[in-house]
Amino acid sequence: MALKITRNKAAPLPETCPLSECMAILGGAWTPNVIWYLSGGARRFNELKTDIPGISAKMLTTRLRELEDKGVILREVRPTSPPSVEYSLTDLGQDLVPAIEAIVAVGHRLKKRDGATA
Amino acid sequence: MALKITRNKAAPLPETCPLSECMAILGGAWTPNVIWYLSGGARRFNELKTDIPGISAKMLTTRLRELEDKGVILREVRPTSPPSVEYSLTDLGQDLVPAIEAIVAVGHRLKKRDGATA
DNA sequence: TTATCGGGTTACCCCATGGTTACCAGGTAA
DNA sequence: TTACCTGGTAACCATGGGGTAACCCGATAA
Repeated sequence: MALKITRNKAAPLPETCPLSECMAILGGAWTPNVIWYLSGGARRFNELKTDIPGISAKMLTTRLRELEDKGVILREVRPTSPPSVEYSLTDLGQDLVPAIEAIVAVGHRLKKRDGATA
Repeated sequence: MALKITRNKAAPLPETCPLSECMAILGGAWTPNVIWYLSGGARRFNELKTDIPGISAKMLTTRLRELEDKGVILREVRPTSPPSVEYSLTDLGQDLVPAIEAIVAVGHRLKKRDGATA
């Protein structure tokens, strides 16, 4: 499963913390994956859905709406037939990419490490 | 109604993805915070607990055990009286720090952005 | 004797997360 | 006429993550 960072309930948690601030954005399940795939250029709904194996349409919709609300991605409907919808990163979204890349980089090192020690 | 290919639940999700791989480590609530505070040097249980306002003892224990199991942190009991326990990052843990720093950096930029636009 | 402190563990419970399924609308292709 | 495409939405439901509170041990302090 993908990430889950639920910080709900009874944790007023001073959101002055930049770490929590940022994790609030890429905290939902699949969120980093969505941003990651969009970092390669605009993608359509169904493209993302197949890009990210295992994600449900519902989740994808949810995450996309959420990221749009937060100003991370841009949603554009194109008057094709059938109408297609394209998602792309905003400037804010681009800002997130280095962080995701850093995570991916660690992921690679983890895999090497596992491969070596396992 | 052609056959439906329902890939059921808990999609096997190829954990070959370095992103998900890494997010699996820092995915739990508070996890990045714990690593962040340990990146400043070894800390004791109660120190971490007050470092991270809002975390419960249970969660802190859970996360610390989890991170220990994953080889991210080291737990050392010192024979003081009462015995004290020190947690520190392993090499693997150190590897995660740049990723956290990248996230923190974005967090800072988010705050600036909000301050400017709000 | 009782309280306190460090460092937890355990039991109990809630509700948010996310999966599944069904369904929709408009347009077009067979 | 029916089927099917894209891009969803709505209803339902199970899981488990995480909160709260109570308790534990051994040692020292009042």
